Amino acid sequence: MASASKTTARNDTVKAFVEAHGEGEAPDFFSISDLAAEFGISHRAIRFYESKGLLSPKRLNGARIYARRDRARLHIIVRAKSLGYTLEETKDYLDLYGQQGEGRLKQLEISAARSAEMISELQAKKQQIDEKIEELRLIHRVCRRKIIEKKSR
Amino acid sequence: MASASKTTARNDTVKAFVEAHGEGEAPDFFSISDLAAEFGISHRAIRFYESKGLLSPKRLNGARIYARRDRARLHIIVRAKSLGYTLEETKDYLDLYGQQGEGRLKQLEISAARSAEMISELQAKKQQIDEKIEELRLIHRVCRRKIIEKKSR
DNA sequence: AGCCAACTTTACGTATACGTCAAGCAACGC
DNA sequence: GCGTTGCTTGACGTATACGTAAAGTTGGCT
Repeated sequence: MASASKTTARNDTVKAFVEAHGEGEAPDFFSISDLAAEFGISHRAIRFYESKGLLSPKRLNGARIYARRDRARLHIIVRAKSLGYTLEETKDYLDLYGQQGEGRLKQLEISAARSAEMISELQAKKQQIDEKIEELRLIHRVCRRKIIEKKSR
Repeated sequence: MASASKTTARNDTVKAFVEAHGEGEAPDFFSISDLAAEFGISHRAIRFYESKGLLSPKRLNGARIYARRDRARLHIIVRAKSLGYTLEETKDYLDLYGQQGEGRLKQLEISAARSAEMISELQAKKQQIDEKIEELRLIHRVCRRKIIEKKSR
């Protein structure tokens, strides 16, 4: 999947734009469809992230043009989501992304703290799940016993 | 917590009603506040369950009067919720509750099947949580390493 | 009589992450 | 010049389980 998806109308304008910049095999720009396909998410989702301030791609005739940095941000969003971070948390994190020195260090510290927090949250969740499984096993056993009783009568 | 909560207005009518039926120590009827207090849930929640068809208490001057059976149903709802059942699932279950023979057997079979299902769902969830924890641990280690690097420079 | 507490109903709000139209423009091939 | 494709925005819908506010009724207490 490169910077231009299939041969299409508006995209060809984008394509021309893309090919004007760096001809190499590593594309510098991407369309919304490129990224949607690459990360297996919908166009709607990507626009939604933008509406929430997590992305802010350039425009060309109104159409969104995603630079490498935008793609990297989206990558972070997708991975963070799969780990259970909310968009709000991810936004806070991204707001520090790309900054130097202070910001970068701060970002790392936030990330370290948050990940530690989430780990213990997840462990607590596991604990609860174990308890629920135990209860459900009991229920299951009781049901099966009663079913057998009923049927034998 | 008995069939009458504190001494209150409308409730006293209820109280009279209650005391007219069975004077024993095990109350036959309950107010919405009784049940809310007993199960640690809000009045709103109880009315919500009713609006969804999980409960259908008698009325007295418009006020809800919960019989033992209603209380038992609510108890089931509360426990089912804590185990992760949806209200919809619980409703389906309750729709068979109180029936005899066929219904009762069917209810047991549904319950057995559903609990087995939920157990394996929960086990899968645990699996996923473990994976997430692993990823987060990796992130955590990387962050801490980078923080140390940054600070030492 | 008047107050207060508890009960009632209706209806809109909350949180999260989008899905699903609807309507419209831009650029291309033909 | 027309259709098709892909892009755009905006608004409303979805799922879940209630919270909250508003406005009204009932009935006991003083």
